[in-house]
Amino acid sequence: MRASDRAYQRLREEILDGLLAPRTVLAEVEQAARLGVSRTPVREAFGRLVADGLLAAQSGRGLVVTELSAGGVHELYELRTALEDQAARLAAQRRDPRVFEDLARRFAAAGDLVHLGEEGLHRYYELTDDLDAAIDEAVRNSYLADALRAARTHLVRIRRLARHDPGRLREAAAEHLLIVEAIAAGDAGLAAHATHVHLHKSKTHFVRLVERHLDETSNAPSATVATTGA
Amino acid sequence: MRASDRAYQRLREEILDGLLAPRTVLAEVEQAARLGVSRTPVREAFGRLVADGLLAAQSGRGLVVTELSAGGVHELYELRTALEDQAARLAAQRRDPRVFEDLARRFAAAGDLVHLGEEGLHRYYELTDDLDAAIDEAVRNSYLADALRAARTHLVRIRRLARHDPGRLREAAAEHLLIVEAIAAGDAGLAAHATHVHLHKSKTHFVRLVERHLDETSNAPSATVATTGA
DNA sequence: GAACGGGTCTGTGTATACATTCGCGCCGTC
DNA sequence: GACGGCGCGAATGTATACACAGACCCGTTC
Repeated sequence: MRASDRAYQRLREEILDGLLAPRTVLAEVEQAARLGVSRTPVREAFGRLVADGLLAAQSGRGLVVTELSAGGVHELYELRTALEDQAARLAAQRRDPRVFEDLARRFAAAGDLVHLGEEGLHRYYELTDDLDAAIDEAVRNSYLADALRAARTHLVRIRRLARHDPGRLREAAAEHLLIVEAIAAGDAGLAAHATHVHLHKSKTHFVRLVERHLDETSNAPSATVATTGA
Repeated sequence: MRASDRAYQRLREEILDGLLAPRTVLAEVEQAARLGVSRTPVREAFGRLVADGLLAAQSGRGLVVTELSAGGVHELYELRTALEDQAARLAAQRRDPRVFEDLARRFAAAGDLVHLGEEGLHRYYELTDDLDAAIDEAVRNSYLADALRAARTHLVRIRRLARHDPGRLREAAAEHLLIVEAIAAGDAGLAAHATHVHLHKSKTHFVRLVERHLDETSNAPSATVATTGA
């Protein structure tokens, strides 16, 4: 694998995991040294991360890890709703029913994950990732898939703020089950509307999370440069 | 301005204008020599063009200018509909009415452009570009705007195949006028539905264009390497 | 004659050296 | 004391040199 790919993947994961916190300033030489490669692959990785919206040019020199905000979550969901509603609609028209019948069984059983704590939440995310993949596969539209991938990238960052919440997990499982059943049944309209409803509830949940998170960290900015300096 | 930015812009324009035809193979050294810069900025430009979906990695070595196909137009419009419907809906909720009232006047007068031939078509594209910009401005959602920009990039390539068509231009002007009036009036539902209808008609029109274009060029592949070699 | 293997050669990937620009701090002046 | 200009320095932007890989060609063999 190419060094630039590894640099990109590594930095991307570190941003998504929060190891590189929002507002952290990244310099080429510094990261090149840390990752054990030269500036060239790091520059390429930076370029891709900027395109992903995970890094942004700082006023003046340097790149910063982009910030999460409640307003940003609203904006992200305005995009996500448009894309996922459409994807669900198209998936219902083009799916292999067996794939979604299988997913329906797994979502129906997902209530049990409630008892596994954080591990259960993690397992649930794997399940929703499988659903996303199944929808992409059914829709067979690379333009839509690319746009969805970009939107989901940012979702991962928000999702990371969540702790296990049995009530919300049970609700989400019921919402997802309805979506999957609608797709399996080939009911495009229901699939789209059920997706819309689910995303609305999901958004409400996450906006609350982000607001709480920003409150908690407002006096202790997440950027490492700022904290280590003080 | 940076050499890599100029390389990117130049190559992008050449692809969108069809100067670099689909299936054309691009090599770093070759383009570096042609553009009068070193490989480094060319590599960066290539990376951005791949992210834009205008270049794709060829099997083996080299990058190729991506192809247009009727199926691709369908896929593109599945994405575009999702994004533009949502954008129109949100614009109707957030617009400054004066901006769209002004646009409505311009679209109402656009019928006159029919008499200007190709120049009229060009002028009409400028008008729709202004509408796109006004919608982005009203929506104020960077995620959505980025996704729309990506989709519109590909649209430009398809649009290039069009010749002046008085009938279609008059129809399009009427459809656009309805959209703009709905946004000006703050009627989000109508704005979204009018956009959907317009895009459906637009898609039908362009699919026909692309099919005809592919027919015409099927025996004379557009890639320069193929034609000069034969 | 076709298929497989080795060698060459071109093109990409990475490192590094060089150029350039812009930020930051210091000093001077008002 | 504050503001502005100047200079230094560090970080980015570009060029180039080097390493490596894989694609193509040719020869050989079956």
